Amino acid sequence: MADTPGKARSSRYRDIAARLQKDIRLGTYAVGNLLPTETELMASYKASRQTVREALRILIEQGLIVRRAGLGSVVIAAEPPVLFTHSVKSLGEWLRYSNETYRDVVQSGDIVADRKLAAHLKCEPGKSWFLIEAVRRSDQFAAPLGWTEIYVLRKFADVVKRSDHGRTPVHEQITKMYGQVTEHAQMEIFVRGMPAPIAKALGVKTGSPALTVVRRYYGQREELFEVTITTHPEGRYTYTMDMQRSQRPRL
Amino acid sequence: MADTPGKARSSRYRDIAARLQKDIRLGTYAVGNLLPTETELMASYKASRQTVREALRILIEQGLIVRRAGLGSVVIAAEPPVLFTHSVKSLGEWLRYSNETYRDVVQSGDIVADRKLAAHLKCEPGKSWFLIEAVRRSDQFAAPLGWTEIYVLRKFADVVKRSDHGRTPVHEQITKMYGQVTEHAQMEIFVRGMPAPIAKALGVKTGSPALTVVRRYYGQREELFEVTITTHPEGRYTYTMDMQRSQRPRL
DNA sequence: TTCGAATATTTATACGGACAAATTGTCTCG
DNA sequence: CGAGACAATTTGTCCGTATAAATATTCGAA
Repeated sequence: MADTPGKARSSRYRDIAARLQKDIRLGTYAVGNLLPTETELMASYKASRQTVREALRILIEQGLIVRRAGLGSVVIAAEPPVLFTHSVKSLGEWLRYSNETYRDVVQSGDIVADRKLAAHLKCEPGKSWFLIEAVRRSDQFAAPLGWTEIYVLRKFADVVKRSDHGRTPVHEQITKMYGQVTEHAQMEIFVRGMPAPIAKALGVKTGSPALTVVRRYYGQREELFEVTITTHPEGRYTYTMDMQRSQRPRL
Repeated sequence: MADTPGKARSSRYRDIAARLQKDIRLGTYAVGNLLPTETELMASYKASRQTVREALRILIEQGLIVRRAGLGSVVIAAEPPVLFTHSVKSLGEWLRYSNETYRDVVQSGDIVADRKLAAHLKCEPGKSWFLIEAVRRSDQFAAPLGWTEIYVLRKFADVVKRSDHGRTPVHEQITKMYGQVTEHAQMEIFVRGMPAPIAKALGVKTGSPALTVVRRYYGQREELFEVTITTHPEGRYTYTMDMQRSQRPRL
């Protein structure tokens, strides 16, 4: 009962905003058209410019209009767009690994992408990467949680030398060491039969059900700088995600 | 080159905002403490109240402060919180099913949750649900994409009678028919061996790799009103998701 | 000491005015 | 017809002032 009709304290500019919202919703001011100018609104609502502008600010926040000097207030939506958002404070949270897990590096070295790997990595065949192979383990259980292949640009190869390497997501280490920040990330989840080499490393049967998660990290100009491929045996990993109906993510 | 240093046109209030941001970041105004009052800022920056307030508005939008009448401006963060957000305009988009897929209902009827089902549905054992079982198919391929179990509250059972039933997400149909809106949704993805009954229906081997996706839809007061469990054979479904670094989701 | 009323402080809302900057349209000149 | 100068319109920025509402503080009474 704290977020439902009745909450909004009354005030002049809120009233004006509400009436404009209604007019937009009902089509009096259609999408693509202009709202009346500030001067006109001042006259029709008998309010000061400050008050009118405060009302229009609400419409901007709701994503109903955009305003530009010399042009006016353009209606861009008839209703506040409903959005479902999922937000995390760090991509580590996104992965949903608890702090009790860590990576146990098996080996690392340079590798050149063949046609198949290039497809997974969404890069051109022949491109060089630095590959880190590791087993993800938990402090709590003896059995490994999964197998991780981490591909990073060769210039970032030194991340393996960091003391916190096994406990921190590699993309965060790259940010700390080289200033490369993640602007955008992508995840793919699919199921496959467990490949033989990974099966051997994890101690499960080849061809048994495996969950594979591919994560791609992009920098400033959509530059792909890291890809991780994680493969989990049955029962060792569940991905969960929540979405909230809202226009802005909750902090 | 359109979102990097240099973009911000200079103006009085932006300058003040920038200096306050810096002071907050450097700890001059620590988290939990109060910023100077509007009157003090007017004096120290030789600006009008309007200008000072405009500057403070920027800090609010960045999530650095909250303001309350009679109290002041409380610093709540030293830096704009970095958020990674994933947003969709409708939960149908979230599912990533293209429009060329549809549900082919096999059977439907009432069911009472036993202990095991109650765990999946996160409800008390003994609760009644209306279950719709269907095969998800594509216009393009002969092979079925997966098996779907849809559990809805019994009062919503009539959704199966809708003509568009097979082509529209059930939670949207419930919204249209009963006004029940989704405020919050949850997804779980894991791998398991294909259960025998589903294997039979889909024409694949029992125990072969299967991707299972559980989606829970919650209404106004966290009331769970629909759960769907979808099971896909290997190679028939890949879940993908993008996340953007931003404080607010892109419309 | 504790509770409540009165007081002080601070932001919220609202009015007025002025000039700058951005955009569009018009007009003139070649 | 096209380019550039000019004018008109509209929002952006900034100043001043006043009153209301929300919160914190002070102080008196029980």
